[in-house]
Amino acid sequence: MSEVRVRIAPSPTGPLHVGHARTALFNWLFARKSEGKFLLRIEDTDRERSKPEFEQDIVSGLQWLGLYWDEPIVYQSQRLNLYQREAKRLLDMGKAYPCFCSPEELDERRKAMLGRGIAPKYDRRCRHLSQAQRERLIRERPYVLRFAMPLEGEVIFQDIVRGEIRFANRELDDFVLVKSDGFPAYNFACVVDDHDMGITHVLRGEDHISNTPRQLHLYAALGCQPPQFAHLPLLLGSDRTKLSSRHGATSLSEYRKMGILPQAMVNFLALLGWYPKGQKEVMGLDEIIAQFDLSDVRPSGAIFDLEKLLWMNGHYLRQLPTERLAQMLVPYFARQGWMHDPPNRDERDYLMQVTPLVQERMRTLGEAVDLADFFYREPERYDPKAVKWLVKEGVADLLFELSNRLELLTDFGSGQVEATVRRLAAERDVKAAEVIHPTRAAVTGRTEGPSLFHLMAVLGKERCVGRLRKAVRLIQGGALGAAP
RNA sequence: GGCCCCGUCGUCUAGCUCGGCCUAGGACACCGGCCUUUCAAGCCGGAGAUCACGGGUUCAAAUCCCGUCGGGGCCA
Repeated sequence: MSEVRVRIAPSPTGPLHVGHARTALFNWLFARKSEGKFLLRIEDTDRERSKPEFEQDIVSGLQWLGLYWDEPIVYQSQRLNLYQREAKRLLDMGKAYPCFCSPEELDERRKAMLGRGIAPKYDRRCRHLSQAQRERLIRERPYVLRFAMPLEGEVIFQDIVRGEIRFANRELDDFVLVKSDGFPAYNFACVVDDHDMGITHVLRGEDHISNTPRQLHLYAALGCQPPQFAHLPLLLGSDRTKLSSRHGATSLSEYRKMGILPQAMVNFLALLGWYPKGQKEVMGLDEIIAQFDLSDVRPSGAIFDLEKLLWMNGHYLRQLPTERLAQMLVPYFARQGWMHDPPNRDERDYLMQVTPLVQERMRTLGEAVDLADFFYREPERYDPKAVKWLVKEGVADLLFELSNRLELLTDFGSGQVEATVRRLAAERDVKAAEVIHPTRAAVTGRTEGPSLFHLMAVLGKERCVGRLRKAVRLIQGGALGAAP
């Protein structure tokens, strides 16, 4: 048994789609598991739509996920000679033929067939041209090269995830091998390359099933051994149709930008169509490799459930050492103008105090911006729920007194702050919560968030006292509205 | 329209190959409790799938066979 070689072959006509990322992951896992090679081929034969920035997005996306390829990237645009040579071979063997029908003619005939209720397929008229006719037309008209599909029989193959799949040859038409501009069409380039690259297993999306019989015929015509196929279930949107931009973010880089961790993305993606033997779902790449088995992949489509991704991301976020998390937060906070990137010493120290207080609550790095907002900006307004606490009877007086006592503190640690708050509550004979809630409202503008005493200790005496007094002024000035 | 694929809780899925251990297991989401100054997190508990439907085969079917329906993909 020769070495396993797999590949992914994205076209740089758009950013890396999460579906492709999932396909890449399964290919990579399969390669690692079988100690084979994982290769990357860029299918950039569409000159109009291929863009260097998309190629960059694909490359950096794979790197971000940790899915490194084992040999230099193969570019289709640099192998035109190879396709030409193989096309000529097929032509010489009579397994391909030039077709002179123009797109307009084809379109007209297609419509006519549709009108008569027939499946629109190429009518093969150029297949029956004589050698003399061909030689004449070749000089006069542009042409494409078509595959001379066998008219009878069927193609059968064993799909690793689906079992036997068969197609009747009569359903297949004489598809285009080489376009009129001399560039190879998808199926042709794909087969030539896969063979040339020594690909042993093709793991790709289910949407390629119908390409497989055509490709199988090509392998046969070219006289080479086809690889084994495994068609992975499609990634679906919430309406069970193929995941597309209608469903929200589809490109990997969008998830990266919102602050999804690569380990969470990889773990989540691995669970779409595959499941570990045990019941442990949270696992790192190494563990996934150890457990991965292609024959365990399920054939049915899987909905991309953002909620579960967010949960998993939150899980990984909470496991990060404070230092690492803080580092990752820098670009997000810097964008808000809260610090420099890289931060100076003070900004760094402060960030290290803020980070653990938001870590428990965030599901993405991006969410930290909202969660940490009051650490960096004085609240400009208060949540409606916070206002309710502030406008309660006697709260202004309570908060003013608290501000005075806090001001006298020399040590503004969370323990001192807590003692001060609780003592005031006890003296006034109210429950601690009656002081705590309005204080939180005044200091953060919200009703929920990290432990109040810790958060105040991080903010420091000056800011806390200032915010308390500002709230007192607003309450007394009636700016917050009357008590309900 | 033709061909192909798929069909277990709302979602991801275990179980299906080798029928009985399945009164169908886990995870996310949901609901409740504990903890607690709040929200999260964490822990505990709950609800949620007559295994798409209908027929067979069998002592016994989610699991095997046939059919139907539904959804999706590809080709344009």
